[in-house]
Amino acid sequence: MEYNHREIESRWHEYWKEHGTYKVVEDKRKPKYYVLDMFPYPSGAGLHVGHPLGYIASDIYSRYKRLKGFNVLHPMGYDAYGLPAEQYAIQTGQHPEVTTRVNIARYRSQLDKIGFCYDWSRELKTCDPEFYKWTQWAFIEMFNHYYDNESDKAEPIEKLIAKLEKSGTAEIKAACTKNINITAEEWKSMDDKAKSDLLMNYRLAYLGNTMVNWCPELGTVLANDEVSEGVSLRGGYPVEQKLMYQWCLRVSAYAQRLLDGLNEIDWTESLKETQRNWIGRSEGAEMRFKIDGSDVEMEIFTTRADTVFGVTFMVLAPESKYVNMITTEECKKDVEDYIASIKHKTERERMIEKKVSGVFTGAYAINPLSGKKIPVWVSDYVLAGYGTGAIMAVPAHDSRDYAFARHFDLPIIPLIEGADVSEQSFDAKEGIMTNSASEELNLNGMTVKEAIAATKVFIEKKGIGKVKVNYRLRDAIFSRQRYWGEPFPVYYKDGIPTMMKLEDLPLLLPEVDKYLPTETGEPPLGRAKNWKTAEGYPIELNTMPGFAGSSAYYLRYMDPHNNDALVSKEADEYWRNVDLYIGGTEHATGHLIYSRYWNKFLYDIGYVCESEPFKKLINQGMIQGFSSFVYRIKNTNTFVSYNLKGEYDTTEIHVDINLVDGDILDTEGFKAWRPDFHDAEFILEDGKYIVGHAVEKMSKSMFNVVNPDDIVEKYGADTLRLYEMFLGPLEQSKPWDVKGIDGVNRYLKKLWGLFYKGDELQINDAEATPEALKSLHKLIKKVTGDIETFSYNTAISAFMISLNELSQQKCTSRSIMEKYLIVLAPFAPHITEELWHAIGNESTICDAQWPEYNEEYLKESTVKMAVSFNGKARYTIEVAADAPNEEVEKAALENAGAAKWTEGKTIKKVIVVPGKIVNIVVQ
RNA sequence: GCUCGAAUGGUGGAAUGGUAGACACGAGGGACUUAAAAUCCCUUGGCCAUUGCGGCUGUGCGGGUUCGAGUCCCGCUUCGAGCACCA
Repeated sequence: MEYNHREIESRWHEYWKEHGTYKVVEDKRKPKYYVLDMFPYPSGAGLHVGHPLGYIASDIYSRYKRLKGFNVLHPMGYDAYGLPAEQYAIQTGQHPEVTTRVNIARYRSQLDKIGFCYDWSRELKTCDPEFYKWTQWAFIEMFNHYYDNESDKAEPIEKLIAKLEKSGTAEIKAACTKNINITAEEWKSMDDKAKSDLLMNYRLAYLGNTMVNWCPELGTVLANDEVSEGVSLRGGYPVEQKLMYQWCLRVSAYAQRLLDGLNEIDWTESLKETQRNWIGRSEGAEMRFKIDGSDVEMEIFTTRADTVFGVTFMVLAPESKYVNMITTEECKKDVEDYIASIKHKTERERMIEKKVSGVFTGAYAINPLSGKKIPVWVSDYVLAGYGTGAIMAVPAHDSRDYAFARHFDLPIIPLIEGADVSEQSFDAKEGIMTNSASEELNLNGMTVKEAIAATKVFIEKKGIGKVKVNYRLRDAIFSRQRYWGEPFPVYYKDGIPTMMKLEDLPLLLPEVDKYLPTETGEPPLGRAKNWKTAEGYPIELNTMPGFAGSSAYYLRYMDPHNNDALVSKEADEYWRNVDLYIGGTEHATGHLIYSRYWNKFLYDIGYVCESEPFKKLINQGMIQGFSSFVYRIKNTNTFVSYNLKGEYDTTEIHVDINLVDGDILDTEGFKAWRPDFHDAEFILEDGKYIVGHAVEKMSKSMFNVVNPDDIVEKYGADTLRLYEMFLGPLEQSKPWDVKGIDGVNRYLKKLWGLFYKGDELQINDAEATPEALKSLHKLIKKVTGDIETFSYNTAISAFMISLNELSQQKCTSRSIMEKYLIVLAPFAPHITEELWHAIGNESTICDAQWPEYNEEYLKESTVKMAVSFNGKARYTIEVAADAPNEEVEKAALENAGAAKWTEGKTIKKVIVVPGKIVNIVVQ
């Protein structure tokens, strides 16, 4: 019998499906283990070979844990809401639900072919009303809570209202958009609308006027993590800043806890660092500067309190509230002109220009330490959204202030001994302070660190400022002016945003005639008929962003069919949180922050029992595509071969990799590929057309997508699984390359060949030889260790080595081969299942028990050791493995003594590591 | 600019501070075959010697610690990732 992967794999797929082999139920007798993949967005292009990389890795781990006796939850689903389906709908008029359903079916069939052990009875789709009911529910809960900085958790908004009733804002210490001071009387005298508006300042889900990233091309706002370098991540369209009234999530309230939580979880250091950067905690001080001849006190934030003696001017952000308060009559026109000149520029334009610009307000502030008068300027290099939107400028020790000072010829006072500021500022936080003394405070002679601490103490004591921590993390903008997303369970009762009741959820996404904004510029939901409540109140027209549905999906898998809760208490207490999460780094500052925030909120309100959702996280690398290019001579239909293109003015064009064999283009196939290339002509070299190559992201538009189905068809799923894991370390990105795939395929054939000669099964009850036992136990030890550390590539090497040893020993022992199959089963589930039954087992191999290795079998009788003399010469001695150190040392010395090349030298010492290398030091 | 990570044969990549290059691909040679495919065996970092055993050199560069460094420390170079007028 030949190894026929098609027959074997389809047979077992059917068997597993029929027998519900991978269905999992809560079982208190077994320890739980939760393995999760980041669920895919079902795009029209289908899965490419990069997607399964992480899925295979998690599948191996799931199967391993199951063999180890764990009750393993390993589910899969779809992140089904998103822009591409909607863009496609706009172009074709086809309902996004239809395309999404088709794409999901395609994904499912592709996934099934690879033989994953998902429990499909728990499958979920974010666009399924049964699921998004709980996305809407969570939003309502966030609306009904605020963040209390005293209890350091989310609290019901009623608590805040009670405080307002009692004493106004006096006792409120809560995360808020801006500081508000009102009395209980003022609160009580407010009408409902005013109260609603005021509470928005505190709610975790709130409506706020915020600067948003507006993408005109996509017709929607985007979150910070959806924008990069001024363009949208999806599509690459320009993004501008716009003030809009939007739903937001007060993620910033959780900044410190999101930061602290990183210390409790097992993620890679680089990913934690990325999140730390994104959260951007900075410790500093808030200080007040009086304006000369006015009552206005300007508050600024600085991390360099020590440099306060070097402040030679102050700068306000153009949007700062202080601008109007302090600008003098004479300067008013200039300031207004300046603000107008920058207002029409987008963030992107400002970034590109990077030109120093600014204007003097005419006002002077008083340095609270030195008492000196310093001018106050306005410039767009100061951001309104960070700190207080105002800074004290220390040109000697801040490069931005330095550039500004040079441009406007403002004084520069160095404060650190030996710092040369004639060419550039000295930004480093090191050195000894100088020029920094007043009657009350003397920093001279201190290090920067000491001076920062001393200044903080001083300003607090004097009451001119306070120690303050700032975070870069901003609140998440939660509205999208789009169709294909969760509708907000919100209606407007006399203009007051009001939440729907839980029993009215889910609020279903309505039908619309077009997936475009209305003529009046309202979002697509504005086209829905009767989009109002039974009482006739209008319903919110925005929908939720992509990350809404993916923020708590891992909880739903625990209890996917529960109609009364996102997850029941029992299910949550059993499965708790994700033990192993595998996915790409691209979610580092998006999904992985939002999910942690969402989970912490649910934790605060007592809904889930763990404060972190993902205990261990591994980022699988990307499998990149290997693109091919042809070179068209400009304005012609003539293509020139790679090495000759230098002689022409050419355009690089992606060509389908299926038309390329190695470097050589199939020119006939190319002509037939696209109508516009039909009459293409070629300039060849050596009679061939050589293409160019590049490693790029795998994408439909670059014609470099490799479909896993083709690999499965040709080599089988087990080969694909082994090969993807054998490619290299899981975390590393690498271009897809089929060069080595024959190697792992050959290995599987050899394994098959050890079981079957022709149709005859070779396995019998022969007693295991010591060599075979040693080989097997070495393998078990290695593979167990490698799986635990996700070094799957070296584990596969170990299988190959072991198989070679066993086949050389002509091992036919059932007891050996059974265990070999069990440890291989997570990697290659189909072939192992087949052989497992072939040698007489009734139950499936995933119900077997992972074998423990026995050190007894691994013991060496002798150990070879290299003896070297200062690394100059070495030779090998052999000693008993369990020999005590002294004996090993003696053996080494005797052998060394026998060697001629020690003549005239005395042995100084011998270093012995039992079982390892012995080194002898000579003089 | 700041932060993090990486650099090893023709290629993908192995190496708790202990014989660098496991395993695999590719390449070269051979066996089987009328032939090809498949399969099997040998060689394969570089240089030198191959009528000897072998020798020298070698993990991006320069230093250091150590009996011993791909691995640890210091200083660079290059590449990748993240953040970025964040005061």
